Amino acid sequence: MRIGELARRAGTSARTLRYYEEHGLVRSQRAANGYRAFDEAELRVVREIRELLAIGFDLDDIRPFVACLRAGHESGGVCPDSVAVLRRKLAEVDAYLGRLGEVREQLHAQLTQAIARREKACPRRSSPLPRS
Amino acid sequence: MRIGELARRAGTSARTLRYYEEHGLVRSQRAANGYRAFDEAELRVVREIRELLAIGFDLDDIRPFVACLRAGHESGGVCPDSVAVLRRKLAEVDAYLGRLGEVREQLHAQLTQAIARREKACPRRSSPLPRS
DNA sequence: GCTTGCCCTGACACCGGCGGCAATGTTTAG
DNA sequence: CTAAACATTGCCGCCGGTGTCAGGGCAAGC
Repeated sequence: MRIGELARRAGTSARTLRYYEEHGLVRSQRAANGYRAFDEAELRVVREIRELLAIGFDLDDIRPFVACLRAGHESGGVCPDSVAVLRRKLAEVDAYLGRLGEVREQLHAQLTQAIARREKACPRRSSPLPRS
Repeated sequence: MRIGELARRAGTSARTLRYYEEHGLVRSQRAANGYRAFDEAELRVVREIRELLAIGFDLDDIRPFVACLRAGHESGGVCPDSVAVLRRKLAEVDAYLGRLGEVREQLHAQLTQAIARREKACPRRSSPLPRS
């Protein structure tokens, strides 16, 4: 399989695949003319990469998952290194959720306050409060 | 007040203040020698900028708040434009919280699954499940 | 032979909020 | 007088995953 086909099948671009290869995530043979020749299995790999990227992983985080697939596992997440990354990411996400929740509170408070002051300054019949 | 003092008092750097000025957020007079001369009131402005940045606003979002302060309001958030930004940001944060929650679920599911498979493959006495 | 469609490498652009350096002028304290 | 501390403008670097262009080579149908 050449790069264009893999790109189409994986729903991404040739540029992107070259980038992954450059960073050691995807592998290929070279044909006599210099064209990359990808193994069928790389499709699975690329899909794993794309899924994890979409979740917010960076390429370094993804390496263990690719290695896990290459080791023959059906899922990229079952190997110890992958599990470690999953744990770390979960912790990161939880921390971020916490901070974001605080930010939400601040925003909500500011908004409520601002609207209250507006009401005091020039009162109307009904005041559209932000939901929640 | 010169730039160094303002930077110290606002807890940031001269570089940063020049950047804000360059982008129209902070104002200054110029002394005969070319040095910037900041009004006392700019301290309040810079602090507002810093607070909002810390919350996750970008400089464009912050503009209305600065304008509001310059208009003489005690809080930067009470003017209509600021309120609009607050609403939009709240919506953005809520949306992000939603997505992040989904991501958290995915991570948690993957982790649980991976650990379950590990248990099946090489059972031990106790299995440390990730919290929550 | 010509066109079309692939493929190759290399390299710049992006985004945003600065950090940091260079080269130079100003003020101030000792 | 001099050194230190401050100020100025201007420009490059960063981060990461791509888009995109430049300037080529290869394959295949007409």
